[in-house]
Amino acid sequence: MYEGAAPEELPLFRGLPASRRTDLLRNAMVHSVSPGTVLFEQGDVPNFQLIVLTGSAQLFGRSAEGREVLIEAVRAPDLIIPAAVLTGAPYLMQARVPEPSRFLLIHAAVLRAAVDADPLLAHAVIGSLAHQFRRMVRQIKNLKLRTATQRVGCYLLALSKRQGTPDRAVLPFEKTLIASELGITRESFSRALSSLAQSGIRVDGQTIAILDAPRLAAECTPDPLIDGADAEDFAI
Amino acid sequence: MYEGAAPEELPLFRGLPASRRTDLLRNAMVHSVSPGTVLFEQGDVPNFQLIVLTGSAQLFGRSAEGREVLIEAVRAPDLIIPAAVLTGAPYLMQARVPEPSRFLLIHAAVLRAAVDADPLLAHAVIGSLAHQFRRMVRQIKNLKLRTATQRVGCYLLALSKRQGTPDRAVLPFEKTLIASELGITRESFSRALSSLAQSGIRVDGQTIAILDAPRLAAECTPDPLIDGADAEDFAI
DNA sequence: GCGCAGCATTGATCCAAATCAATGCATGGC
DNA sequence: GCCATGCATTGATTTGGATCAATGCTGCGC
Repeated sequence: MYEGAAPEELPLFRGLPASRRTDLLRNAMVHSVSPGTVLFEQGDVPNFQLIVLTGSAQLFGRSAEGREVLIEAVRAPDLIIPAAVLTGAPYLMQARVPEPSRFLLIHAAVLRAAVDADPLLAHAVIGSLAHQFRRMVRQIKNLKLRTATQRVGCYLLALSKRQGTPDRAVLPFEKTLIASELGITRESFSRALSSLAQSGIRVDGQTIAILDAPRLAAECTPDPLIDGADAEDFAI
Repeated sequence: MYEGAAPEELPLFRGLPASRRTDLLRNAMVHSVSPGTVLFEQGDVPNFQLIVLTGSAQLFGRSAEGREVLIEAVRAPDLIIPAAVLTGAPYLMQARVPEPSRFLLIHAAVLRAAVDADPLLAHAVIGSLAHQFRRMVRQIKNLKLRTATQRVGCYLLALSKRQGTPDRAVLPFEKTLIASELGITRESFSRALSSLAQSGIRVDGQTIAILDAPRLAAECTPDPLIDGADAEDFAI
């Protein structure tokens, strides 16, 4: 598990010759950011590759009509949308900061040059991109193949597994946000939680007790090819 | 526009030293495949990187209950899910071939080694991965932010633009498949097309006439950050 | 303490889309 | 020619989830 907040210790830089690492860091900055900050807007052309050192960022998609949904959360120590930065294409999402966080900023051009010059760095970037691609595919399968209640149930099961507590799950942010991540309204999320009480869960604020995981699983048919978090054996 | 079917001319190999290219191709194979063939199942561990030389492949997601939806189509000259091949993680989708097609097969291990050794190849792979990631993000925004009818209308507009015929769009495959790509049933797709007649479209088999593009656009509010196909200025 | 703001729940209603069911319309095999 | 098969359309009905509206709860500022 990654715990460090020092830029030098980023998995991205693992195995890099020290000279290249200092090279990259010489032109980089660390930004400490308070909750509520918008890192960039959708449509912006990336100037920097942002990398989460501590805390997290949330990526939102907005429609022309102004509706806004959470697409995903990026946690330390990952890159924030390298797909946009490396191609120079405009961001498809807005990034906001939900908690006090620190980011490493590397000039986009500098990173591109370094990736082109250094196979190890390229390898790490490929790992991050691939991982993020797979998360999007999982989310699409989740949206297209399951009902709202199934999504909620599987979300809880995945959460409890990720948190190492088989008998409960602690919601990582407001229910309204989780609802939009799951592609439903907050009201429907609330009702889904109520109806899953029949399947052995109990809601207490942000904590959901899972009294009978097998029964819950029977109701929502979790699937490792949708809910699984890839084993992170590929260097990021 | 890419037209070639010869492996040596793949954009993936552009700029590569001839020695490296022949190196990769020495261990590669070309498969000619007939419609209906399943290239791999979801859950399989990738052995080869498949690359579309001519024709296309369709990627399907399946639920535990057996429901199946089209996630996306991959057309020449792109890589088929490099995210799985390069990480060695199991495929999240099944790949099927809808038309006579030819594929280049490169051993996964060989490709990984080559990518680690060759910055230009790595650059091309990064471009493909980034592009595919962005397509998935667009699809998620499409699913979460729009109604079924809006998705259908924007799909038609994007199609007509891509085909260079502002006054019509020709559906690239069966309506049932397109419906599942758009996350709706075939019945709903049919009804959406009917109701869009009010917005100036006419359906004739696989061809949809667009009599009044501005009016159609007004109904579905297309958005380049959802419907746009990235400019392909980044080498694939 | 009080009152306010923001999030969450609950209820009532509406609506979009799914489902169920029947029919139409091609295409291909024999 | 005819019938089977698969895709598409259309209609009737149901339903999952959205929307609208009211209320509750909690923490916070003053």
